[in-house]
Amino acid sequence: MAANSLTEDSWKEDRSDAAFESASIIYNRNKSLEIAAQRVRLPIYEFRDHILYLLEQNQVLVIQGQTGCGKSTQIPQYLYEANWTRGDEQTFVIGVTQPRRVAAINLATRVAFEMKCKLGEEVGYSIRFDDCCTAGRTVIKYMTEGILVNEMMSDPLLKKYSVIMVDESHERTIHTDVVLGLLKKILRKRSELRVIISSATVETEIMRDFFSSVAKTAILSVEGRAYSVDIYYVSSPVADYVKASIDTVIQIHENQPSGDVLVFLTGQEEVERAVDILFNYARGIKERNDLKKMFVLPMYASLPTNEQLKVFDSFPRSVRKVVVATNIAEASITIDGIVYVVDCGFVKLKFYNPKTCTDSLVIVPISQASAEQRAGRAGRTRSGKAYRLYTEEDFEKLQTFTTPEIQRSNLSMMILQLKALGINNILKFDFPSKLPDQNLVTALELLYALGAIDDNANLTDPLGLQVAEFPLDPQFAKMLISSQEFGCSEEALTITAMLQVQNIWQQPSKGQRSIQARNAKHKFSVEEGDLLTYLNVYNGFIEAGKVRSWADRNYLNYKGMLRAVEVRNRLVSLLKRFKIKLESSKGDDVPVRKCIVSGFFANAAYLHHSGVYRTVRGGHELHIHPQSVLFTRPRPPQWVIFITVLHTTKEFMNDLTAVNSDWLHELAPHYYDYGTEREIEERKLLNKE
DNA sequence: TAGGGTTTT
Repeated sequence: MAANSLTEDSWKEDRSDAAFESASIIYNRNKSLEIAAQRVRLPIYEFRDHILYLLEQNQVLVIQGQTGCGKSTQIPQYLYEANWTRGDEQTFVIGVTQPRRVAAINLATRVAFEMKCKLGEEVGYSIRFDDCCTAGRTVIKYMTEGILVNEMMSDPLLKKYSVIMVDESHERTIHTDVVLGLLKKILRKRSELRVIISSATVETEIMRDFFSSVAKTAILSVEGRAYSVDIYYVSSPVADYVKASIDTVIQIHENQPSGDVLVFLTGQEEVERAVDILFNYARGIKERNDLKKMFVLPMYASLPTNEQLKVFDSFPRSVRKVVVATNIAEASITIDGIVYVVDCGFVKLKFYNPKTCTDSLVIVPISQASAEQRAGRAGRTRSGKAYRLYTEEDFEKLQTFTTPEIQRSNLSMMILQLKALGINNILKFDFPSKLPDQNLVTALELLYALGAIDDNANLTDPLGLQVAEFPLDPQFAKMLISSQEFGCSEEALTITAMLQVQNIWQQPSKGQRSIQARNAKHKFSVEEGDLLTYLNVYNGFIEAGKVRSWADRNYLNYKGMLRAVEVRNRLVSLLKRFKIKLESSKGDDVPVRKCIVSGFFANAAYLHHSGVYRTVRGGHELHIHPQSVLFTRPRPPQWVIFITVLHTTKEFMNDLTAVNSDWLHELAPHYYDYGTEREIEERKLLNKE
């Protein structure tokens, strides 16, 4: 039973528009067994009494166990059976956090099925926009990490919970670290609360050391995965890991018994390159009787949904399926029947540079923990093999764990959220990993420039308090709040909602369809930039009745568009709560662009005479991203506001708006009136002389 | 001329 990850059916379910109907769609290889018998067969079952005993004796329990051992579905039930939800005066809830929405839904569905109750009654889930719980009745609740943090706004000590289980903690998302830090604070005040930290990797000591200063902490290792995986290393380093992975797949196909292959590469381009070559190989061996057929499929996040779903198809035994994937296959999706894993040893990670306030997407060696996770993808249905395209010596040199996200991110939103919870001194707040000083400073500077915090770094009233309540980056919140002044809250809402969705444009990489997609995009484009273009896209979708056919015809991501509608509705109710008037500028783009400046004034760039843009502050060189509608404009605007910057082959800014330079001084005098940093530096030099 | 992957009362 693929307990805490996606199975074929659950993935399909998530991608369909139908409501989640029944529990029986979850794949389960022990389906024919009675539920009770199935539960007993899970590896975790042997540890049931031990877990309950340790939790009686300790306030924190760190459990390490392979993905799929049943910990996510079984432990909450053990706790329920042992009456952890029954208090003297109240009923308690057992809360389980997940990094991903689908996981929360699937786990709740499965456990409701095992407990023979309706989803949303005794067992429920809560994710943004979708709270499937019954207050007073739901005793086991699966939720995303963000939901738990937000619950602390109204219930700082989480008093309705008797046990909180932080599942998949090894992923160390920014939210995981915030949750762990907050739980540590709560543990000091609630000696009866129990916390379970569950991790698939062996970072148990880090977690124990983190909690042991405030609570009695135990570690439990749940032995073994269901099937063994043999690890193979290359004897000498490979020069080109894409080529090496292709060769390895061919080797496997020609020499190894049947079983599907999963290849890990770092990005879309690499995946497509490998798929092309393997596809040609597969075509070449079609007529050969001595070899099985081979079917090659790509898998990455921006691949259109219908093509993603193909990786879950089952093929006849005479065909070997080869999936070439990015890191999406390491944790986010589980493909059944993988027997061979090819691991290139690299991953693309985002690192925030606080000096330039930009993100870089960098290909870096994976961590040992990540290598273990990748290898584990081979042993889920029977014993498998993992081929590592690096030497054993190099494996030993790898970082033990991947750098937690909180150490490589822009922290402004997280800081604001903690401040809203009353945690004012972020420097003193205890995170499982230290925050880089410069990241903190930059985040505080931005919040100050936005007017969300004052000279003492306290939240301002009302602006800071309001900004903190938006589930958005503070710059978006600021833009929405100030939209009232410009009489364009309707437009600000639409733009914000559209920018929360990734991959709105469908861009096939080649063929006739790629030209059609480009033309479709061009129809919406306006010279004022991407944000105003999104406005056209959204309005078109609404006018067309929010139908899939319209989205498909215009090469737009239908699910993404629906999500934008959902986000927008949610934001509308927030604006109403703050009594911000819903108003449209009725086609006048100037107030809309000014409104964008009021939130994103810090992200301004001008066209330098060298032909390359430079940031107003810092004089940092930036290029227009090829995905921006302004990329192909014959006359690029003199001044732009960008929403994102990403350093890949160059430093690219994307999601642009053409603005007037006067607006910067008009709307952000505190930020620009003293001149740019370069000007300040120049003045300093002059003064010295 | 280019896109690791998540998520938010």
